[in-house]
Parts: sequence; C-alpha cells; structure tokens
Amino acid sequence: MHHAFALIDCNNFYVSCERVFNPKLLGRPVVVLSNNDGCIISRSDEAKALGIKMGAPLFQAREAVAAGGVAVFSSNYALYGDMSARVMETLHEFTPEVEVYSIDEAFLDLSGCREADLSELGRRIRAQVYQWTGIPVSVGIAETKTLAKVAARVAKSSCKARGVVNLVASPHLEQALERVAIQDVWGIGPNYARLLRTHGVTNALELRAVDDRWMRRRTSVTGQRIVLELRGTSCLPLELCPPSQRSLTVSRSFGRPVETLAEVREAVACYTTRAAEKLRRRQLAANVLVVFLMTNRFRDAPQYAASTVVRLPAATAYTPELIGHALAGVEQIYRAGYEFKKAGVTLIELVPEAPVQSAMFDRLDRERAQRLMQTVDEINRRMGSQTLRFAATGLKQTWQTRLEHRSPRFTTCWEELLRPQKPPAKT
DNA sequence: TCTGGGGTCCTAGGACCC
DNA sequence: TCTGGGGTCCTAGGACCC
Repeated sequence: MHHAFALIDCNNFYVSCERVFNPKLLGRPVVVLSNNDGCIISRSDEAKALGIKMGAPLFQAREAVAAGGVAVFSSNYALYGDMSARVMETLHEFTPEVEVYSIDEAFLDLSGCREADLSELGRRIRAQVYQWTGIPVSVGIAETKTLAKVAARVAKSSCKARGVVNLVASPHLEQALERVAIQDVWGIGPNYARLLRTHGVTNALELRAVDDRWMRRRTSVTGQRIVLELRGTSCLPLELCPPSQRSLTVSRSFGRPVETLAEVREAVACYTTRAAEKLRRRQLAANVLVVFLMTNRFRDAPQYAASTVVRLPAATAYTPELIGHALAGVEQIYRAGYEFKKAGVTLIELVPEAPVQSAMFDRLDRERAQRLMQTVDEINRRMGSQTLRFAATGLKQTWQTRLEHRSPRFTTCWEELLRPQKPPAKT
C-alpha cells in the first residue's frame, strides 16, 4: 500500500494575513519585516517582482521599496499565530492526520484516499481554507514528504497548476523534479547545495540519481534520507504528536546599542520573564538556564560574545527565581566598554511542571510560588500583558526592539478589532 | 544609523569507566 | 621500534528548517 502525503503551504503567509484585514493591499507590493524592523521576511508576489530579496535588510532595499510604493509592516505575531490556528483548524475538517509543521505549513496523511480522488481533494482543501480564512495556499501531494514539498513548490511557481500539484503516479514526476533547483530541495541548505553543484548535481532530478552511500558519507543520514525520499521511499513519517519541546529561547536585538550593565540587566530580566511565561503556558519547568550577550557583528567595532550556563537548584518556572539566576549570569559575562546589540535567555532540560519536586534544602515554598504565578498570568491575560511586571525589568526600557510599522492585532486584542470604516463625508 | 528569532538533528571527539 | 577494547555520556560545532 502506498503512502500519500499532502503539504499545505500558505502563500506569502505574513503578507496574506495583512491582506485579509486590509484588502486595499491586494495587487499592491507588500513586505513584512523581522523583529526590530530589520529584515524583509515575507514578500507579496508584486514585491518579489520588484527584485526585493528574501531576508534583505530593509535599509538596503529602501530604494526599491520607495520606488515601488511598497507597503511595509512590522511583524505582528499575535495576528499571524491566530490566523495560523484558523488555517490548521480548517485542515482538521478533512482528516485528523495533520502534522502542523510550522506556522504556515502542515502535512496531511491522505493514504486512506482513493488515488483517483487525490487531486480533487487537494482542490477542495485549498478552496475551503481560502473561504474560511482568506489565506491562499498551495497544495502538493506525493508519496513522500520530500516529494510533497517538491509538488507544493511546483504548485506555487506554475500558473497552470492553479495551486494544486499531485505527483502520485504522475507522468509529470520527472518534469517536476527537474524544475526544482538543488538549493530548493527540502533539507538541502547552502552548504550541501554547493557541495552537490561541484559534483554536477543541479536539481532534484539529478539528486535523485546520486549514489545514496556517497550521500550518506558526505551529508550524514539526513542527506541520504532525502535521496531515498525523492525516489519514493518514505523515510519521514507524519509526526502526529511531536516529542515534547527540548529548549526554549527568548532573545531580541536592542533598538539601539546598549553599553551599561544596568540596561543589560533590565533587558535580560524582561526576556527571562517572557521565557518563564512561555514555560508555564506549556506546563513545563526548566533545570538549566543559559544567558548570552553579544555585540553587533556587522559593525566595525570591538566584538565580544559570551554565554554562561546556570544549573538551577530544582526545575522551576517561577519568574523571580529565574530572573535571579539570569542576572547572576549577566554579572559573569558582562564586560564594560562594548556596544551590545543582542541578549537572550535559553531554558533547557525542560520537564513537565507538576508535581513539584523539592530539593532537600529548597528555601522556596514551591506550591505558593506556583499559585502566585498563576495569578500573575491570569491578570496579565485579562488586563493585557505587562500589567503586572517585575521591578528588575525596568520602567522606561529605552533599549526596546523597534516595531514602527505594526498593524493592529485584529483578532486577539479588543482595543484593536477591525472597525467598519466611516463612509467619506459627503460634500 | 539601519542586518530577526526560535527551533531540531547529527557527528566527532574527549572523558571516564570496566 | 611494540602502548587493549569497548561502552556511555557529554559537549561543541555544523547543518538544516521556517
């Protein structure tokens, strides 16, 4: 019995989200920026046509942006996360076998579907998601996940495909493989692409013919699997319940260079607070905390980067305790005389939060701490995040990340709901 | 002046143990 | 001239993903 996987991939996802709530953006070039308004991370087709590159820093694309009349947005993850959930919910209408692979992609296992019905099912999924969420998607269907990725890529680039490509038992399989450049194959990054090109392998069709033992030697099992998957041997199963999370990071670039220990402490306290919130929302606790701090690698100035690992006395998700350890870490790695650009906190060795296991000489009443955090989280959920804050996070936070072009949080914030436009005043 | 953030997996090599 | 072998655990670094 053959597998059939579908990859559902949202087109230009962040831009599409902005357009749902602002239809005037349809047909116009639009880009969405990374945190700190630094790089371009989502582009409409019109923006791509202007030659604006993925990942380009905004300041380098300024000219094209101005000349093309490009609409620019800061990223609005509250909005995108919520839209993503709506898309995924829609997909569950078709099958419970949904692997949410990223914010804008999901794999579906369609092995139960009759081969003759696969293409039609793909078209129905695409139409339903568009009708219910306003998000356009591409659908790729094939016998392995890697081939489904190939199919979705072809679906995106071909007008004729109308958003759906089915490669199961398709006479066009080789044609499709040939159209996908080596660096666009799932799992082939810049380094492997360079290696393969020096051996004359330039597209997915040629990669399929590569000796898989050679591939194994040069690129480990991950590369070998790609070759096998391209040949139709499924090596990557659908992950219905992904293994529990192993690490959790909160880090940000500063809105401006930061030099003083006081400001670094504030920022790290802030990031630690966010990390602890994430931990609790996922019902986890951490055993180890890593703090890191670095200068701007793009600047011609003295460089310094450091990190330190703090093993916690017991697994915890208690904000004040985590802040305390994080700040002790900051004291260790901070050096005066540098312009810092970024800091962050990573939590590892995550374990399920309850029941609380106390160390022998634990001075903290962990049950009380947990109740306190529940109360704080509830208040912040109801009254808006940062209603209750920890003093260590500072008041003015002048180092904060820039977000100058953010759209309203249309779907997750009462104050920012979409309102009907006032009709223009009659004159 | 302006260059994101958050993840995972694999391997090699050293430390350590019997 | 001659220097075990094999297992486990940990870490750092590299590669990739969106």
